[in-house]
Amino acid sequence: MDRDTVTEILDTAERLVQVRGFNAFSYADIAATLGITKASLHYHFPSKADLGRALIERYSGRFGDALAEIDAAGGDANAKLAAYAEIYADVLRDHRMCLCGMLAADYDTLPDPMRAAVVSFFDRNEAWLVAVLAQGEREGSLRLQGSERDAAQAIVSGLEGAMLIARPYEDVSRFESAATRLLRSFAAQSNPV
Amino acid sequence: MDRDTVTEILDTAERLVQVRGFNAFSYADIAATLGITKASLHYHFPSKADLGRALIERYSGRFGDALAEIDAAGGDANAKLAAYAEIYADVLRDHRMCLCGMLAADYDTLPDPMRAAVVSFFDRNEAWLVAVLAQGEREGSLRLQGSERDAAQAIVSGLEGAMLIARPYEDVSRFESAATRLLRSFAAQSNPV
DNA sequence: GTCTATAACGAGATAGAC
DNA sequence: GTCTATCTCGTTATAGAC
Repeated sequence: MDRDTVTEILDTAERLVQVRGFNAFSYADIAATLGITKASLHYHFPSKADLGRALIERYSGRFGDALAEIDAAGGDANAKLAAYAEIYADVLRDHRMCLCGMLAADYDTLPDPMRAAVVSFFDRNEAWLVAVLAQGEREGSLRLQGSERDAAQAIVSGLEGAMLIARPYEDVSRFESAATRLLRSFAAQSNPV
Repeated sequence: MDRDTVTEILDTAERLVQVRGFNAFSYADIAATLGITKASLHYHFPSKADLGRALIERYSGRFGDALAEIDAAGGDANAKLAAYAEIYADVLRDHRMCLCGMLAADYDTLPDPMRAAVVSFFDRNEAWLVAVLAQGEREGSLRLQGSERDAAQAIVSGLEGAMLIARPYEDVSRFESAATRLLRSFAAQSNPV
């Protein structure tokens, strides 16, 4: 069964944004990749802002699904954090930046609906991490110094930054090393970093 | 005494890249800001790639100067790392992303000379941090678990990521909190984070 | 739902006068 | 060193046939 056109458009546009940024791809790029016309794209997504918003919502939804799967697997907090970092690593292995990390760089040029969706993505990640960090403190597998919220923000920032810098070097191990170090700094044993 | 035109062009373009990204500003934007024509800009910087390269080289040079000043002040490694993070914080307070952090996001779309200059910026930062971390281990003010090189990369990544995420929230304290936590994870006392 | 055709605009860049 | 004028191309977006 064929993937439908909307899915193909979103898949193509998603990759373009993650690799090039929102202001460095065009409807012509998508049309050429899929072998359809720009006019057809505008039928499905009237404006580029519409397309951008759909991209973030789909990405954010899939990210939420991945977090739910981690919870369902039922490991301890350290295992959950490692699985969380692995989501990022998989994106990077495909030579992509996190969609919303890339859009954070483009933030000043984004239409308002896209801005709100980007911030919402980070808020959802932070909320999930706060819960995992709280679990870790309860079970004794993590030991935090500041608030769970501050620690959660540091994790998101650290992983996004590690992706951002690893990409020019085309070196996934650069990301993995920074991610491991970051998460280890929250583990109950094996400090200092 | 007037600043010369080249300086005004670079100052204006630098801000535009740091706020909007390399693909989201134009010669027309600079011309409008300075009250000159696009043709005049092309006299000083024939192509946008020329302008971009000049921006990185000036930025990288000034960054190097700031690092030399930190060394000249002669504090311990913790003080140097705090001063290093403060450079980033000052950029963020002006509502800007690090120039090269922004260009790292744009990396796939950059002309080759700009790519090389961006990587060189990160290499220089990493080299300076490696020296500071080595100093910290010698004087006992820092205690690292992995290599100095890995730790240096984690610091660059962490600070760039914290800037990237803090900007959509327009919240410098978000950066400061992540930066403090990051640097504390290297200090000899006061683990865990 | 996809097409052809085109509008309307902005981009980077150049020629040549002053 | 700055200007006017222009070129060429790519961009988002729309109208209307099929």
